[in-house]
Amino acid sequence: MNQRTFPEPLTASIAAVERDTGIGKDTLRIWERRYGFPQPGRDAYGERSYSLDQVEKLRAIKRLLDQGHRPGRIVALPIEALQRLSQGQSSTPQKMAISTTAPELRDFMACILGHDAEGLRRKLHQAVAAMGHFRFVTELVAPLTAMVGDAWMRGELQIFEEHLYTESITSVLRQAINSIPQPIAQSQPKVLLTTFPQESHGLGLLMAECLLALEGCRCISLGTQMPLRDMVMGVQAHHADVIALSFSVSLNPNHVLDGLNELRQQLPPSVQIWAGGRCPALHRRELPGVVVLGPLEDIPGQVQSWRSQHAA
Amino acid sequence: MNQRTFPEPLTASIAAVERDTGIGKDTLRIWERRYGFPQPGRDAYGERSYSLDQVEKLRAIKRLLDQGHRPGRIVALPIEALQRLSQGQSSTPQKMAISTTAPELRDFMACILGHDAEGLRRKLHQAVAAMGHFRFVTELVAPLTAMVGDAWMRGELQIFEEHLYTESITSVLRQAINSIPQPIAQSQPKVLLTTFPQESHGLGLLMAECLLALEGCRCISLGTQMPLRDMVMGVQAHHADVIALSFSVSLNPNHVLDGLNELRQQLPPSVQIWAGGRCPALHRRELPGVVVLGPLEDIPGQVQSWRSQHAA
DNA sequence: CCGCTATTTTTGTCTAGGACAAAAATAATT
DNA sequence: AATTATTTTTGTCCTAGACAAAAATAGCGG
Repeated sequence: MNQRTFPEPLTASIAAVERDTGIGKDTLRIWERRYGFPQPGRDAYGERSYSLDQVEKLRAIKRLLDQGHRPGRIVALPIEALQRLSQGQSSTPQKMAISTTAPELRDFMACILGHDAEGLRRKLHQAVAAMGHFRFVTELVAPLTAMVGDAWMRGELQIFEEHLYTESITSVLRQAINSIPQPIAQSQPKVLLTTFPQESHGLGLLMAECLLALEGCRCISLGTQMPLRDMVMGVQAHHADVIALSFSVSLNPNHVLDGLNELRQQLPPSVQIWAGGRCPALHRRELPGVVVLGPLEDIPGQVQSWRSQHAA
Repeated sequence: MNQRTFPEPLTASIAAVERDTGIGKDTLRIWERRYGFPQPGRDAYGERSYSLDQVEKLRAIKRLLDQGHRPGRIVALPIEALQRLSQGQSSTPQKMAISTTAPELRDFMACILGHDAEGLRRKLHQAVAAMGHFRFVTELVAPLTAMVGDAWMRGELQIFEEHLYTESITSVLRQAINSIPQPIAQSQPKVLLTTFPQESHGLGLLMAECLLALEGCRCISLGTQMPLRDMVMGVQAHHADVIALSFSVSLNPNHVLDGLNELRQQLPPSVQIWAGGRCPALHRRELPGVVVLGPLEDIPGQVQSWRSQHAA
């Protein structure tokens, strides 16, 4: 619409890059030393300042690492080679799903880009009525959120546009959850929902809560950013059978794995840990004692499975 | 209930401490150098290993820092002194209001402390039906939130308890807002709601949104943590008449004042800025071009006032 | 005594380069 | 082909120094 008249930072500090890419400060520095990339400029105080191009390339590298590539082989590569690599890779089962359902999603994207908040809400409410909760979450909210996330990464969406989308979906999803009849008091399993401290993305949690509630689970959502210690206390206090965690893409893989292991150690074995979300680290290795869920569609089956295991 | 039968690590690595306390690695190391605390042991590889006691004390320190204390004064203090400090602290002015209305609120606090999520929800829904939206927000949610905040500051509430409260209120408030009939399309004023980047507390925003919607304003909530630049773009994109901002207690006063001034400069004069919340900095000085609202009860009057100013 | 500006202290985050265990890849052996 | 041993790779930790931004204090005029 209009070119911005405000000065935008063309560079990012090392802390900002860590936040945006999930690559730790130490790692960024040592890549620079070992592989010659990234090669940030220096600001007036001699501190690293990364160009947006380099941040973009770092994100591409992160994606490839998650697919199993090794830093030594790809970090020094030019951006074109990286793109060729990711093209060639099998990958992205969601990508197809997005492009197939795209025609319907495009309408919603148009509302977001056109800042039509009222229209977006209205369309969402219509959709939940027309599709039913399950399909609304799995076929609309999930791919649309992925699409918005992608657009945001590419810089095609402003922060205020992304936030408006998040608020609208949150509102509609919460209403949808509230419209599900409460399960009976003793209904099982009782599920505690939350995320790790670094994870601020709450939509995944809400989607999971909706599907779990549909299956008749008793859900207790604690929101995002819960310290590990409080998760343990929360499970005890609420006598939860399961703790469900949501992980988004750009979390540091080691933090995720370490955290899950530690949580598993501190929880009684009778309490199951269900981990879901688009975080690639989840699927890279076996996690003993942790149930890793792939797409949201896995949830009903997992609930069934829990129930048959715990049939009195 | 039961002593743990699973092996628990008696110490934590520096990464785990960072995750559990929110205090950065660099900060942990330099506190050790400067103040002599924490003083972790070393494992077989010479790496810091923090005892659970020390982690516990670090959490207490973090709480006090968030309340405005300074590291140099408290980090080296013994744990008892820290506890005494947090006991003494309290956000004073509401204290009286709380104790007068306390009898009704006590029921709700009992639910929170008893981890009775279902009961809390039920009671809240009953209350909104019985009191009506306006009184529900002003006489129940607002003082209860202040009370919970106080208890949390004193360390009487765990994080997971505070989060559960926030989630429950959020859910009920959102439902209440959704139950308010949509104003007609051209209804004025159109209000954009959000908070400054450092502010992660979203309940104030929801309370304000509820009262504004009651007055027939068109509300567009962008959620928390909006960069100033995006606020300006958001106002332009949505043709908002007013931007409403919520400020909680422990925000940096200078950030608040500077931010408001800058926002005033960047917004067209026709767009009003309404600032509310318990932040003391708001009331300390005149803010030209900014409408400072005191308690939530001021909102209806302010809307009326806007309308009489803008009567066509 | 209060409000404002200048100076000093405090504090978090950056810098550099070194070290080393755990994981992964490669070579060697059965 | 399947183990096992050896080498390379890789992320995170270490020490110790520097410095800007923030906060506290001092100085000054009303």
